[in-house]
Amino acid sequence: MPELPEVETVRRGLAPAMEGAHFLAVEARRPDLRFPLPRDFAARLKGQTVRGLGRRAKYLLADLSSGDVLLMHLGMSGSFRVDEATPGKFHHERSKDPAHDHVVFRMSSGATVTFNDPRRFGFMKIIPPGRVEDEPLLRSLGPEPLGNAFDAAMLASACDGKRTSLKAALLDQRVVAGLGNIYVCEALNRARLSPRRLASTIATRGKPNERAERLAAAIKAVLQDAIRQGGSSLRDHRQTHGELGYFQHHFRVYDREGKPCPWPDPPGVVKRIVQNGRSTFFCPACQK
DNA sequence: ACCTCGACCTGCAAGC
DNA sequence: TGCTTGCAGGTCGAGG
Repeated sequence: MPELPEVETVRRGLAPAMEGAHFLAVEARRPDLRFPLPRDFAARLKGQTVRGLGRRAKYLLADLSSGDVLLMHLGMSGSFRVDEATPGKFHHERSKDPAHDHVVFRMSSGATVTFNDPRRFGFMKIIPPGRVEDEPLLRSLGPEPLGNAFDAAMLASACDGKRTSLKAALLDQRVVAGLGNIYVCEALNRARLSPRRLASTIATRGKPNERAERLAAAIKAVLQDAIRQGGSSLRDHRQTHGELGYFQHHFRVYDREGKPCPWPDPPGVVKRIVQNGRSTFFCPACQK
């Protein structure tokens, strides 16, 4: 469950279990994630206190007492589960999918935090003190779409001169950081812009036009709505305490091929096309 | 420098 | 029922 709203939901679920607590034990059951975990991964974390848990785009960053930063990414199929110890007894919940529980943190808060990732596109990495700014995975990220700095002007300047589709541009994390396939499709429908439109056409002579205004507003709105709903749960994915997200019930186009577009003006039907090897859902009738 | 595509890995649903 | 195929929320790096 891994676009910005899902990662933010995970962050909010993990924060009470991890912030202010230290690692009592760390188990790296399967080190061969997208990047292999270092052999001393557990030793470097054990005993450290989590000062804060932040998010940048789709990355989680745990600030540790040593100054290290634990960088985590959910990839395509990653999820975290928090099991709280019941006061008094040492309760241990049985995992539903132990085969893909790759990393387990036992925290001094009493919580057990388990990272599960069937496809292993996710990863964890420890960044040494003071090196976050140099981290290659973070350095080329574009603006946070919910930050104050992100607006139509910034979006337009990032797309200015781009010879690719609007869809591909919005998936490019250097343009805006945190969108994925679902929220790009949803934002474009809200803004009534075609995913096939040339990205550069949201700028006119280098300045944001009315399309850029609509798109920037749509991006913010869809992400805020999704976070409020606890993100989207496709299949049987869960949030950190086993709850489902609810935003999948609010999809306007994503995975709704053949269903009516919610915009009534020119009535339309959602179509699925493939762009850059990935599904795009949109309404050809109203998204221009 | 920009852009597209394959590769990474596993599970599930649909089709034959 | 069982096998095959296609598809999935991401992103890095090779090659054009």
